[in-house]
Amino acid sequence: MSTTFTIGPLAKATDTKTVTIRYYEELGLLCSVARTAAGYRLYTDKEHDRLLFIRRCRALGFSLDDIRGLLGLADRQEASCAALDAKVDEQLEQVRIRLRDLYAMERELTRLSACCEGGVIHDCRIVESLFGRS
Amino acid sequence: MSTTFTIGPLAKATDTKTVTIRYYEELGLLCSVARTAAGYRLYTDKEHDRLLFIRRCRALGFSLDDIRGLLGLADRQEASCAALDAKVDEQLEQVRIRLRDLYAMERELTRLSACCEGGVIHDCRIVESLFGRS
DNA sequence: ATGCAGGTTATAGTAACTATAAGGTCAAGC
DNA sequence: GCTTGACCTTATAGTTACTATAACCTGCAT
Repeated sequence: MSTTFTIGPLAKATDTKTVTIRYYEELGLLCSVARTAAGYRLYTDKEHDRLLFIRRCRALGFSLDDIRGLLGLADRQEASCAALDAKVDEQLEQVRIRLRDLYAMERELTRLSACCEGGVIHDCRIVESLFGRS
Repeated sequence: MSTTFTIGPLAKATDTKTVTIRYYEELGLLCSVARTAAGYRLYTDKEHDRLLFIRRCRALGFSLDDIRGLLGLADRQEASCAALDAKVDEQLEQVRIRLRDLYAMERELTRLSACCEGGVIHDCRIVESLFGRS
């Protein structure tokens, strides 16, 4: 019933490069799996799900170190999910801080973009704005 | 008239660590400067302004490689500022893309944060949401 | 039997710093 | 005159999350 597959199909199914999968194994985020006689890694749905979890967390901006912790939490089925909840909130806060920073960048770049009226560098307001001691 | 200062005061004036200043020199973003008999670097306002330019660009999200290009442009006083303008617009576009990504993260994390109702990991909607094959 | 996609390992490179070690210099205080 | 402490020097290694490269092995189709 439980089908197995090599690293390529797993990579395709999770939108991850094969090198990255091996890298996760090296870091211990994925366990070493069974091999064929030729040494090819053989994965099952279990690893597929775990890798998907990792990729989803990455897409949410969690670091691999964060994810190691999240996996540890997720494995303890009977533990309270308060800690997990806290991690999510913490990450949310970080994302909001980065959003604010990027916003500020966007505003400033928009201002710079608007302030140039063509001409040469010597007279350019952008250069003036970035270079000047204000 | 032109006062000189060692790396420490320059660092303080530009909110940059001394190691970072030496690093920029190593990369060629800042020129090698005169030294005291003891080998201490001696900076002038010229380098101060250049470093400030670099730091401002960094704060706008430009890479050091971008900045190398920007410095090259800014040095050519009589050149058209179209290229510079284009770089700013390009960077603006990148920032907007990153903003959109972070937004998506924020929405998803907010959703996750809201969907947990306490209890244990086994029943946690967050885990379900991250782990499940949807 | 031959080609080629796909698997294996090991090593080095990327960006932009940061940390550490081991040492030389300078001004101040005793 | 000597020590203390802040500040400077270089060189090397570590960080994050991959990516690139090399050199090789395997399995299947022609």
